[in-house]
Amino acid sequence: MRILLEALDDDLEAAMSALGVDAALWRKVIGPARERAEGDVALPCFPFAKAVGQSPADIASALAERLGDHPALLEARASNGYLNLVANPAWLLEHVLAPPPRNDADGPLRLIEHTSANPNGPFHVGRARNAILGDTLVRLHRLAGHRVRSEYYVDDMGKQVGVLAWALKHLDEGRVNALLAEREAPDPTWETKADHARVRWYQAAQLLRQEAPEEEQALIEAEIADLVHASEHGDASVLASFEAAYGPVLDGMLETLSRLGITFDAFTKESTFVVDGSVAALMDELEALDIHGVADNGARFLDLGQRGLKGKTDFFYRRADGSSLYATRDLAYHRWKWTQADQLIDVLGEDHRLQAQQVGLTLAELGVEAPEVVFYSFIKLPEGKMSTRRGNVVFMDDLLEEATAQAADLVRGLRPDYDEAEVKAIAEAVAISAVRFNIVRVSPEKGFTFTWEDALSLDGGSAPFAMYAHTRACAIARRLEAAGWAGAEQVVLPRSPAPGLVEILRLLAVHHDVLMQAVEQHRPHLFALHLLDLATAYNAFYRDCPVLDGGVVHDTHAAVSERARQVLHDGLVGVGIVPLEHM
RNA sequence: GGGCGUGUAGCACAGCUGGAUAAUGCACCGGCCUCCUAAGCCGGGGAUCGCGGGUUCGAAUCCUGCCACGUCCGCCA
Repeated sequence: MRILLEALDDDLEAAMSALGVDAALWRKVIGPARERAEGDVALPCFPFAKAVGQSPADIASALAERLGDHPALLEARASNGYLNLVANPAWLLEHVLAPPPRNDADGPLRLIEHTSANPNGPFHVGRARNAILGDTLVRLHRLAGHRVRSEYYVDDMGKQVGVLAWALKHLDEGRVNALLAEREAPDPTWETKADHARVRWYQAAQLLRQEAPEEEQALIEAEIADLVHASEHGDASVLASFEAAYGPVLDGMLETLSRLGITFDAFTKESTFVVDGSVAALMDELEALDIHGVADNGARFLDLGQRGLKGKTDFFYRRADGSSLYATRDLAYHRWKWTQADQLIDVLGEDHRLQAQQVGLTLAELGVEAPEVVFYSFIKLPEGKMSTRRGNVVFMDDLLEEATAQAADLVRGLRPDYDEAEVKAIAEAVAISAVRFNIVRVSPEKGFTFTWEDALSLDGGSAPFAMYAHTRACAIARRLEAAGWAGAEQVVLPRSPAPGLVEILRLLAVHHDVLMQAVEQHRPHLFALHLLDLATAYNAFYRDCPVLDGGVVHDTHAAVSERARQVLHDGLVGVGIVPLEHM
């Protein structure tokens, strides 16, 4: 509880220095009480017992006595060698009702790159984790008042797009259907969505590359290789044909993301850095490094083993024919990103860990700071890893359809008086909120197995629980408005405040701390889980503290409810939940 | 074989920059709608924190060995 620690800082400093305890030491160990029943802030006194020459219990008692009458504290108590500080709810009430200042308009610009999926097919749930995680990070930074730019790095060259472009040029629908005859039939729901339609061309081409007669295979490979080669040398007409191939696919993918509330501020094409010559310039610089090496065939690499990389240490950045590799372009991209922003954050799948390390080390070699990277583990299916190529996938579009249908059934059962349009609107909001929340609530590095049941879960610890608490606050807000309430004239804590009131005050007091921690450590799940706690606390407040009693407005309760409503609203938006006003 | 990540109740998950009785949800058992939306609230049972050693006043947390799972180890993207 930052605000409490700040209020107590002078007194603590005086008390600790009187004991002869170094400021750095006590500041390091003081923090939120692990045992919430013991208080808001705890100071374990064990670390300095020896230096002070007293038992931890004695130190704690001495401190408790000294701090006991501070206005911000309800109680300072020594217990088991800890000094436990309980915030005074009346003091909290004063500090929690005003929103904290958010004035970072001149602060550093943070560029968050996320998603950046190859535009060759629809999102499956595994790929979407990147987008959901990245977008939540963007939203939380905005909530914290930071300047943010979200960016999608478009892989518009190289083999994958090359294969797609080749397929669209050389195959027709009949051929594609014949090739994919053994596969599951395409879902007519998505017939007109280009990401679903064109991925079949891509799949058909991949099949041909593996199973066509040898001569045909060789021909296809040669044609694709020509395309790829041309794209890697910045050939404008080939790049234009690539764009014509992947553009509609990307649009389809973005349509899916937009349904999830995910949008981008900028799209940067990989080919940009080939065309403008920065990749070539970069390769020249790399060649001048003393860890630079040349393979037998003339390809170039850096020996990153000399910079502490373990395992495979050769990092290739240039082919024998002089063309660049994906990682090389990524280096140029990152260098450019530093000209755009003051902080770089990348969201990457765990399969990119080595690559990210190589890029980081190489950037350091060039005197450029490495980006901060948030890694996430893959979402598997019970049958194994998701793969578009093998047809072992759950498409995000399908998940959203199913989630919406199930949510609609739930709403119809719970609210028989709502009309169908209302049901649909609520179901859509609940569905996308739940799908997002079920992914952001777990720490990114935790791998998990997709199950329909979990992904569609609408109970206890999921989005609707938090949405519902907000809905209750909105219902009260409507009643307050109807009663003509125009803000509290006098806010005072009742003589013996209900547990629910104290609890919501504590949560509100800690809200900003959690947000900052989530943002600074790139761990959105901390904030997501905190939001559930906040909702729980609001429910307790709702239970204990009538805001309108027989038409009479309780000023203090009304003020707290309204503040909680705002915080819940902003928090829900921050994790990508749609803050419905009624549901 | 090597690098990195993960392993916590039946299931899922938090805590991991060392601190008190390991938090929460689902599932299970019991209770609450003359009262601001019961998608809610209250109560109950359930954990050798993967296994073994070590460091420490104190270890789920740090170190070390082992085991299981994931991931990477293209001059692919």
